[in-house]
This record gives sequence, structure tokens and C-alpha cells, in this order.
Amino acid sequence: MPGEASLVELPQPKRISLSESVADTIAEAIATRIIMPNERIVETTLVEKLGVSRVPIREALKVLHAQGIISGGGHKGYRVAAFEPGITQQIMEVRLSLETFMLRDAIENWRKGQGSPAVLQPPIELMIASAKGGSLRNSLIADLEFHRAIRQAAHNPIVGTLWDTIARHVLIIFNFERFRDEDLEASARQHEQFRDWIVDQVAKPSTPFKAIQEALEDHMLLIARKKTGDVSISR
Amino acid sequence: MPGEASLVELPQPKRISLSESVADTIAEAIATRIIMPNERIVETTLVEKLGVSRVPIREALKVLHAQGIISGGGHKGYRVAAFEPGITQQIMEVRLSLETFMLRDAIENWRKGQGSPAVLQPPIELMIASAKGGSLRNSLIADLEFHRAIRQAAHNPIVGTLWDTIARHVLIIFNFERFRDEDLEASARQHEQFRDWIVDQVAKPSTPFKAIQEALEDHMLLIARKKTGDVSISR
DNA sequence: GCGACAACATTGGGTTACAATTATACAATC
DNA sequence: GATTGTATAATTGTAACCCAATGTTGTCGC
Repeated sequence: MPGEASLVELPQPKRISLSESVADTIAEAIATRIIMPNERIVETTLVEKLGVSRVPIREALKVLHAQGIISGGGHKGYRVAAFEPGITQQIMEVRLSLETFMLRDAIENWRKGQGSPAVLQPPIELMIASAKGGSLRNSLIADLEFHRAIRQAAHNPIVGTLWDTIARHVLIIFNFERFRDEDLEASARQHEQFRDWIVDQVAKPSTPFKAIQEALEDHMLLIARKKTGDVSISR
Repeated sequence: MPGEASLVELPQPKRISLSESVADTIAEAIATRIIMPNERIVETTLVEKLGVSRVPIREALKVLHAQGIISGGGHKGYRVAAFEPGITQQIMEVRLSLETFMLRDAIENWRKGQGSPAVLQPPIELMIASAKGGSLRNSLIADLEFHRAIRQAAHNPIVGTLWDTIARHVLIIFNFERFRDEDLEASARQHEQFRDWIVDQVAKPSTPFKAIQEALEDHMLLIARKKTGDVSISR
């Protein structure tokens, strides 16, 4: 059948459920300060603002609560989490830890021929395009997409699940604190260099855990260099 | 007012919602093999088995899905996750990582006088009682309670949230693989020794990150010594 | 004024019933 | 035998309803 092989590369038509869509919308609203930290979240308000019924909204809120994006619960209702200053540090250090595990597993799989680092290319293209378009927002999404590709290649469901949780937080604080380097072109180039480093490692027979950790740390620090002082991962 | 100070130590009267209760029940059922891995999960059967309506059940399933306990979603319905052999290793290594962050923060807080390691005592008492009663199940719960106390003392909401997710997995695989040392008395003693080590560190001005990591690694390996070969945390 | 207490309004939790969408298994057909 | 069509089963989403918990308001008494 013609074109069958190319189908596998096609992005799945992502029909996410309504509740997931609502969760994304709320996370997005928090990130862009449409909903402020510590603000109350009222189900019925969301019902009329989003035009969906209560059930999907309740499901979304339950998930966001489990992910620590909103706090509260019970009859007291939910509130957007506080996102105090120290949180950034806490997120970045645990993120580094998770990403290290994932990159280690991804490199190992790529060495065995399960997939290839080529999956990193589309997000990089997206990032270059975003940089040209000057959209910090799209650049940030492409950045997360880059790391999500690693997440997929790692085949580590446990760490992957935890990363999904962290990703929401990262999206929020990056928007929040204008955390990201605003030289988008440099960001894109940095990702290309990082990809090259990864490809090199795949070619080699093995890579020390510590080397992966340091490479990731450098990568993340460079991306976030605007606030280097705050984000130094202490060990 | 008399007794006011002691109120803060009182465990909150945990009026958990029905959906949380359902989530716990399902996780429990998976742990005790009442529901087998890869088995399908049908909402309507849960409705009649648990005697609650569909909304809380759907909320519980959404949360369990976000935590990676069940997979699937969409109109295909959910399945219990596979829990393949390699998972144990993946859970333990990321757990070690999270616990290290938490213990570091907890010790730091205790040094500053925010709370005290005394919170570790009730879980230990519970563990001793469980050991005397010969209940491996209660001993396991007490073990998790011990680490949950550290989680609370750490005041690190990000890592804490991730730990909550992992805790469900730990509960399941420990029940699953008869993973735990069956000498319950020894387990309890090991926790007392670990608590003593922690108290020592709180007295000292500082503790290297690596020392905390190694202490935790030893602790967790000793508890799980039945399968030491499988669980060595590779670095 | 100021605090305590009661009445009220708001909101979330939970149930039920129903419509719509989608998967899957099975049968019919070529 | 493979494909197409059909029937069934399950999930998703909506709507209307009650109850319990919580927060607010206002009144009363000091």
C-alpha cells in the first residue's frame, strides 16, 4: 500500500479528552497570569467561562491537585498554588535529576538501535522557527518538546510520569519569572550543540553517569542564564 | 487555652473525599493482586463493587492515570499498568533521589528549629507494634509513614508531590514481589538506627549531600535485603 | 465599639438519568 | 480469506438535583 511507511511518522491526531484540555487551559491561564497565584478557583465560574459541564472540570481539578499545581480541596475549594520564590530552585534541581535518568536511558536505547536521536530534530526545527518569529512562548514550548522527545525515548514510565508533572510546573515558572534567556537564537543553537553532544555519546560505547549529569546541568544553566545566580544547582 | 500547643502535632482528622478513597482502594486492590496487571478496568463494575456513583470513580481513575498506576484512557478504557520486572529498579533509583532531596531539606529545617526529628517516632512505634503482631502489611505501611514524616518536614512541595506519586508505586511493588525483608523486627531496628543517624546529623552544623545519599541508600538496601542483587542502585 | 452567635448564601461533593462518541467483536459479503 | 458492515459495550460528556460544609453577613448583647 502506498504511503504506509510514512504513516508512522505522522503525529497522532491527538484527540485529548475534554478534561485534559481543561487542565491544559487552566495551567496555561496560571502561566500567563490570567489566574493569579493563591487565587480561588470556582468550578461554576469555569463552567461558564470554558463552556463545559462540571464533570470534566472536576476531573481536571483533581489531576491538577495531584500534580501540585493547585492546592486545597475538600469543601473549601481549590486555590492556585503559591509559587513562592524558593520553588524555582526546588523545581530545577529535581528536574535535573529526572532528566539525567531519562537521558541516560535514552542514550542507552539509541545505542541498542531502539529509535535514534533523530527524534530530537523536529523540536529543534520548531525552536529555530520560533526564534525567527520572535515568539518566546513557542520557543519555550519547543524546548519542552525537545526534552519530551528524550522522555519518550527513555522508555522509563516511572520517571516519565514524574517528568510530566514537573513539566507543568516548568511551563508556569518559566512564563512567570521571565526566566528564560531572551536571545532565542542562542537558545536554539545551544540545543543543537547539546544534540550534537548526545549523538557523540551514542556513538561511544558508554558514558559515565556523572558526565550526563554535568552536560545536562550545563545545558539547563545556559538556557536559563538570565538568572544564573538564582538557579545554580547546589550539590 | 490548655493543650493548644499539642494540637499542631495532632494528625488532621483526614476526611478524605470519596474519590481519594476509591483511588486508595484500587491501588490496594492492585497491590494485593485482587486486580491483576494489564487487567481491564471497567467503570460500571467498580460502581457496583464499590457502591459509589460514577463521578468519584472517574475522578479517581483520572488521578491514577496521571500517576501512572493505570494506563490507557480515551474511549479505549483503562488498564492496570504492566509493572514489568525492570520497573522495580526504576522506581527504587528515582525514589532514592527524591528521598535524598527531602531528607536534606528536613535535616536543614530541624537544625533551624522548625519541627524536630521526634515526628519520626510514631511511625517507628507503629512499625515495632506491627513487627510484634507479625503483620508485614502494617509494617510496610509504617515504613511509608516514616518516610512520609520526612516528606512533611522537608517543606518541599515539588519533591513532596512527586514522592506521593512514587509512594503508590512502592506500595504496589513491595506487596507484589515480596520485596521486603521478612524479618520485621530487624526492619524496625534498622529504622531506629537510621533515626539515630539523622538525629546525629541534626546536631552537627552540616552534612554533605553525598553522605545523606549514601545513608539513605544503605537504609533502603538493608530494608530490601531479600533481593539485594536486583536492587543495587547503579551510579 | 466589639465580640459571640445565628441566619443566610455560596460552593463543592455526590447521585442519577440521559445523549453522544468510539471501540471492539462478530457476522455477512465479495 | 480479507474486507466491509453491523451490533453491542464501554467511555465521554451533559444536565438537573440534593446534601453537607464553609464563609459571610447581620444582629444581639455587653
